[in-house]
Amino acid sequence: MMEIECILNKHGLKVPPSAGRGGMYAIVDCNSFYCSCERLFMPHLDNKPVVVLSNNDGCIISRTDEAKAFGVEMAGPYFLAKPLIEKYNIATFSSNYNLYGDLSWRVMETLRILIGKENVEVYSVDEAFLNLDEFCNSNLQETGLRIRETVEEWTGIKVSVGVAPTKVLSKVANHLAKKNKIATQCVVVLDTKEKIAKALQDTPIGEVWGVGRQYAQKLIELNAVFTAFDLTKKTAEWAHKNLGGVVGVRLLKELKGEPANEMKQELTIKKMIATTRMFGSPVKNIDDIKEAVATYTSKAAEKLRRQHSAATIISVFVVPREQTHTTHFRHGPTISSYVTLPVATSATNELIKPAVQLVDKLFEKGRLYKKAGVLLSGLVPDTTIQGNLFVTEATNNKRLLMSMIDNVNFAMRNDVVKFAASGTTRDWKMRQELRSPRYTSRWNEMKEVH
DNA sequence: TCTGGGGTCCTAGGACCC
DNA sequence: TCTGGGGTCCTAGGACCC
Repeated sequence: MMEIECILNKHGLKVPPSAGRGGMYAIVDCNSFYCSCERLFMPHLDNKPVVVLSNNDGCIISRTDEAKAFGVEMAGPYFLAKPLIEKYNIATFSSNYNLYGDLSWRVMETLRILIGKENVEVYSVDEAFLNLDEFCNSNLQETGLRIRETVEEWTGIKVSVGVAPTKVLSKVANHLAKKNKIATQCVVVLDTKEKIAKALQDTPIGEVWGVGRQYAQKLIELNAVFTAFDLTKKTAEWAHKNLGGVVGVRLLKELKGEPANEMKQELTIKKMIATTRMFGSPVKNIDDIKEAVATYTSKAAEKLRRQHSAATIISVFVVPREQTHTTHFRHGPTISSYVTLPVATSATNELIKPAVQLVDKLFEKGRLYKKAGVLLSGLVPDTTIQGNLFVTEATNNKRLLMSMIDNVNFAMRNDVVKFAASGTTRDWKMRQELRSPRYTSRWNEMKEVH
């Protein structure tokens, strides 16, 4: 903790706040994160094309610049990209979340050490916002470079850094850094009106953080808004009407340089917890679906207990295989149902029972199913569960048992201890044919050094 | 039979994010 | 043959209350 403060101070980067301009935000984003994780243990893949596949080896969720250059589409289905992948001999991996989670933690920890825990908001597995107020009057370009270099040195992961007066603008800066890695050295700072205006002119409207496909299309067709800069010419009223109400107003403010998204507290409590999976192959047997749902429920319950919550609502959904064949991918209809529990609980067995009953309700004999999922909501703090008169003290022991099971599972990083309803055969489980070893979280899969 | 205005809570669904 | 999984926030509209 002390160490790096010294490093940053040595370079004169940390300056007392509030001597000049307003606050600044940074977004630090790992480059092709999952691919970078794979490369870390296979240095011969440096500068070679790499892709990582989603669960079930369904589609491409991470690709390196080299793979992109060969025309591999982000989020495209694997089977469509396969000819390209084979032609150019692109290294391909099934996703290995144990590995990515571990490396993500190292990157975030580095950032926390660098600029202080309270100034880091982990936004996703490979991104974090930083509050740079304390560095505002120093050379931000230098600060950005230092952050990038330190993360790479300590973790081996390359990141891009975007710095600007608001979160939305920092995302714009980050995009520009990624688009031109060599010229920018992966760091872009937007700290003057002129730089911001230029950056916004260079940013297509659809690339703005918060403008998705629907809005991008609408803005282009109806309002001739083609770039982020065009959008800044609109009024708040206009944004409210055309860009999703208050959300659009906030977005517009941020584009104009006025912060409207604050830093979020670390460790936000989730309001909903879901575990859902596609099946490895379609399932027609109700017992298999129950088994899957029971497994998902215990996974979800673990997540629930990890944040010390209890659930009052449990919903289950299944997705039947589509009846018609079309060339375009469409989501099939989702069939779902839920129950409200009499008392909030985080006990796996108390959640599995209603979950399995819901499957009985949803299942139709003769249909093939390709996906199922469990959603826990109506979450309340576990410590202050509002009991009712008919619930006795037995609950406490149950919670103790649960936390023991969680610890065992966490230590093994697998479902060593399971409930009987989760079954043992698992015909429905995912395909993961190309997964790399879990180098950093399993002893027996650790990298050997010769 | 007639019938206002304002509030809350809940749910379904849509949009977005990585 | 084969297209992921896990979240967030907001809005509209209905039920209900006084």
